[in-house]
Amino acid sequence: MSAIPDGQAERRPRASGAPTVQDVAVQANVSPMTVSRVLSGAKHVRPELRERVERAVAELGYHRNENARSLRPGQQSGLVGVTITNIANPYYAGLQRGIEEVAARHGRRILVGNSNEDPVLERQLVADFLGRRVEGLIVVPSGIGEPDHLQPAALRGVPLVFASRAVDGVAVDTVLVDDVTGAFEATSTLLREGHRRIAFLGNRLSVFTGRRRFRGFRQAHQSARVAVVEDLVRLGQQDVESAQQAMAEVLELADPPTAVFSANNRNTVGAIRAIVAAQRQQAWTRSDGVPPPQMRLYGFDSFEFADLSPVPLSVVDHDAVELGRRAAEMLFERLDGTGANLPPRVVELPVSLRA
Amino acid sequence: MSAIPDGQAERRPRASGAPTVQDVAVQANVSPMTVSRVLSGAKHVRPELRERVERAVAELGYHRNENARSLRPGQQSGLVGVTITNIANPYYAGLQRGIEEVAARHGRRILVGNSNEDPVLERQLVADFLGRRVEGLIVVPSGIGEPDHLQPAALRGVPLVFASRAVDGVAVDTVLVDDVTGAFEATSTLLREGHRRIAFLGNRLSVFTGRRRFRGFRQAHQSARVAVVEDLVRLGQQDVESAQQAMAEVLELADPPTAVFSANNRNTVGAIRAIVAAQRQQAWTRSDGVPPPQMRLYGFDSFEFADLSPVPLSVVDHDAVELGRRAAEMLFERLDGTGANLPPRVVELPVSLRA
DNA sequence: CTGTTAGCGCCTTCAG
DNA sequence: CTGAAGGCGCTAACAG
Repeated sequence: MSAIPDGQAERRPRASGAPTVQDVAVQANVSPMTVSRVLSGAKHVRPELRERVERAVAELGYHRNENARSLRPGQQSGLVGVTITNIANPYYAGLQRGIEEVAARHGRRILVGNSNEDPVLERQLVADFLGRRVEGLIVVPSGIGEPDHLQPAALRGVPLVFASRAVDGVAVDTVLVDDVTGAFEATSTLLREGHRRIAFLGNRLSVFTGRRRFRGFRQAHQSARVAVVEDLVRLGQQDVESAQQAMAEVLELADPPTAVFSANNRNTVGAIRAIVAAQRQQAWTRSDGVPPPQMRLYGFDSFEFADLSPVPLSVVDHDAVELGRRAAEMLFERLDGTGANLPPRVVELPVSLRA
Repeated sequence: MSAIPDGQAERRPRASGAPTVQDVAVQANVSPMTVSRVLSGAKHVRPELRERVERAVAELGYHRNENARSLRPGQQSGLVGVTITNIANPYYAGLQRGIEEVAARHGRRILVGNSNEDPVLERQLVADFLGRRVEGLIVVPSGIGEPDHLQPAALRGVPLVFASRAVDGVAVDTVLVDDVTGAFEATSTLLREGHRRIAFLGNRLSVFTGRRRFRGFRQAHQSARVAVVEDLVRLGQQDVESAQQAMAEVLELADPPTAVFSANNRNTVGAIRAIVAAQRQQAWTRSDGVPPPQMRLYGFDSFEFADLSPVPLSVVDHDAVELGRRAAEMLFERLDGTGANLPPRVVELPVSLRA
């Protein structure tokens, strides 16, 4: 069969270096099948053989090749794909934490990618994840561009859950924060306090949450029969710098607002910075001892320093970790649970108002 | 060969549902090999066939099975495993962002797990990642327990990079912050300002960074020939709550500190909370108009609100995203670059002091 | 209780 | 330029 004089089965080193069931089998002097059975925790293996296998595994430092394993029919990859717009945003870090926690509990690992709000990147990430045969996907959708890569048809049966944002025209499981109610209640509070010129700082309306929070803001005005002051509406700030800039502009208007509703933590932080800067400016300019009127600020999203803000701040609080957990739980209900064929569900997590 | 009357090759649906090269080949009326060649971007394929294949891929929604692909000799998984102690900590979120950015640039995806500072979980994560044939590992080591699972021998040639923390006795590539210098300079500044009773708030000494930052604190005292006030040293706070508690205790001492050095952002936040609470308490208790002495606070790690802290705060700043990038770059130098056989390198990233 | 056979999806090697 | 054969590591199904 072979020109090698040695009649024994020759164990030549493989390229990859990692030992295989074969290697373990040789070392333990059993068949590969027995190794496989031991690794799978099968009951019907003679204790002695089991022990020989376990010893060989330890000696060789063997790790079962999960990729090869997932190739067998009926086997799963044990992988869940997660697409986040920006993991450096503490809110999404919490989201990932919740997802990972539940995934680990279900014996799965997560593949994570940042989409940077870029639909092209998002599409690539999803395609790659599908190529790695993830069992499910959790996506914070960027919300721009055609979402055909997220349609169930394109996913060929791989369950998808949207977290934090939904996509119009894509009917899949979704976990949201109750944006509209949160924005409505916060704005209503400001109106009830007598504010009539309330600034709005938020995302582009192409961002799902931005749209919904703006809707709550509007609805509160309608309910109170107060007109939204359009000059005080600033949309499109995605980061702290632009939010600070927008707030600074609003403060410089001839007729500035008496209160601000900011639709996310980026805008809240920017608003705080702008207000502090303006106060310092005023303190420097005027020395008549008259304190400048304090700006009333209400923000969507909480953050660690909300209660220590130098500007009095109320927030619409909600729990990112819990949102992540819920998204993952919905996914695993379809994967492991009985609910594989339920129609798509949308869950809205409650918010809590913190004065 | 088969009892099926239909002489054509029968394309029965496979269990997994996902189409294979076979399916694409049938659809495009070519051999699987041609499909493979097209997908690999091979030059020598007749344009017509190429187009037929591409059409079939689109029609079927085909995604190449990367797990099967990685089985072939010489193929890599395209995966990097990342173990973080707690992704909900904004610092580590930044770290992950940096890692992911570089990994994506190198065409790799990241598998991420939280170890929760638990060496058992960390070990499981690493074992699982090895089973998935990650090409490399980036680990923020928990630093407790025997690190034999991180020894190069146990990793069988899979490169490992430590990020933010090292492990004694494990010689691998490491990216650190210059903890000792940062703590030394910060403490020296406080001493230069005349403070002689400086509190220290930090991690357990089993945490690598905690140990190093404490060393810097001590060395600064030695250099200034000032004794460390041992009563003011509080080690072991891993979260904001315990840090706040520790700071509160220190403030209640008969002879409280005039300054505080906190060794990480959790402890800084806790210290701020305790100081604010104490000030409120004092304002409420005493009404003699004498302002309570302001506490001087210097913290390791920056955070978003550092410059808006209600307590005057200086920080030792450093860049988590950049640390993540550097760790990933070191890894890919071994993977893709020429430096596969370099001896282990340790990089210390500089800190910057922000008054 | 244990071993043999075969094939998951892919691509390198070799023929045509 | 294209196709056929074989094997990567693993484990169901089927002997023994």
